[in-house]
Amino acid sequence: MPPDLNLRVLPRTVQQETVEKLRLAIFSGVFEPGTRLIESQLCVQLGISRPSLREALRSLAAERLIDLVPNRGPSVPTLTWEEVTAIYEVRELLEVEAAGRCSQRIAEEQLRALETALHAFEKAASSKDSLARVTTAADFYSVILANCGNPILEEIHRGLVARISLFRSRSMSLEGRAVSSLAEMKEIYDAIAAGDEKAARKAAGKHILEAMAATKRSMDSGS
Amino acid sequence: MPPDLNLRVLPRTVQQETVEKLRLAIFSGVFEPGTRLIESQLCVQLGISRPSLREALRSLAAERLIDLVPNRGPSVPTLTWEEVTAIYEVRELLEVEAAGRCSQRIAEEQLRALETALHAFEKAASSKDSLARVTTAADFYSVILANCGNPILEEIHRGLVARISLFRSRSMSLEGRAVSSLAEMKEIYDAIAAGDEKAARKAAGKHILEAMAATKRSMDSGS
DNA sequence: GTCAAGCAGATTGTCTGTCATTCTTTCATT
DNA sequence: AATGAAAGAATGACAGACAATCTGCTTGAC
Repeated sequence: MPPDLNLRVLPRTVQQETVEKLRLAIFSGVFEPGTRLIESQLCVQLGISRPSLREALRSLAAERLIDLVPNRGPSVPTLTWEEVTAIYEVRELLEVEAAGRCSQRIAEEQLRALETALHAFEKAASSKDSLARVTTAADFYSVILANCGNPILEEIHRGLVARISLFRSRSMSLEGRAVSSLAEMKEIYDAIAAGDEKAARKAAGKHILEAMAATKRSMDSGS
Repeated sequence: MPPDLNLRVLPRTVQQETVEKLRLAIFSGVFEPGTRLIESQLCVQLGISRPSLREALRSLAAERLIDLVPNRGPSVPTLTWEEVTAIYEVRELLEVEAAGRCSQRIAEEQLRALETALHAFEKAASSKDSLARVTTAADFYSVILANCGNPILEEIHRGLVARISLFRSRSMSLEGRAVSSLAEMKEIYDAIAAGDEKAARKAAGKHILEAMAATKRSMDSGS
């Protein structure tokens, strides 16, 4: 089979870039949860027209990254502990499954990528850069989800993680969380590298539970 | 406590109604998969302006109910068997979990609602109305998902079911599928009614696997 | 002084119209 | 028949406008 050159670089539209910019802004906490976003202001800040902005807002609303109430406009959602818990519970379901599947099917090359990601997190864990911690930890899980053999699982997981990204960055800056997180992730890596599905599932489940507990601690103290 | 009358009927906007109309149209197969949707045509058919339509399209695209390729416009996605399988696999994960949780926490009143839904499907199964079969079967699962105690699980499940709704209606019109489906659903109901979590999980898993197999049969013969 | 009514500003929902850019298809050429 | 170019169609993006709705503030009454 000849190499497929039909790669067609997707043209990046204004609305796509706007979605990504706003997504990032929400991730990194530029907007306080509960903040009302005003269309006209965002238009100016982003340098785009109102129709383009509104299209981007519909996308974000469908992803549940913003709330969109008729006649009141968009706002950054305020998650309750119940909602955060619910998200973590589904994440557990997905990540345990993904880790288990991954252990049975990951390719040698991807395993090395996982190891690289783990080392990157190791480095970030010992630093003061809490953004780097979240990023590298997310990368680690990205590799697992990308190799679980189910793109839908990956897609849904990405969406869920996005919705609680703000809380993750807070909990990851807790004293000692990065260190214990590293140990848990190493367990997951070892189990996957060994091809031990049962151990991989167990380790992934444990990791999520710990992350949930850490998030709860940060929510209790933070607000 | 006085009854909460602060229910505020959400004003229905044009774009919301458009999203629902198009969603329904895609569900019921008005557009053949692969069909390109043309903005100007849809505007006329729906009697709305292009900006409103485009906002609705962004929402649907974020829900993965349509494909939206820059400069080529929206089209109804053509799902491959691999994608359908992936969706069914995640559905299995979610439904098994939901059935298990539901068996442990469902209220008496909701259990009766589940029974009612089961009977409704029983009636539909013996009829020739394949739309009613899909609808009542969906209602049955809605009750389970609504009582699993995790709204995120419910939300994600709804999104996944929507994406394969077309295939479900095809498989449900297969000879004999409704009958065996009924037996499987009765098993699930019995397990939940008995509060038997293990049995509920097992029955839910079996039901999904059967549904997936039926869908595969209908895809093989249908295309 | 407190509370309710009403008014003005701000914001969103929606439409019309326009223009550049990018496909898509047709047609002429070789 | 394959190539290439040009015409047509469709989308991406913007500006401007207006009605409906919400919000907050002022005014007025008790």
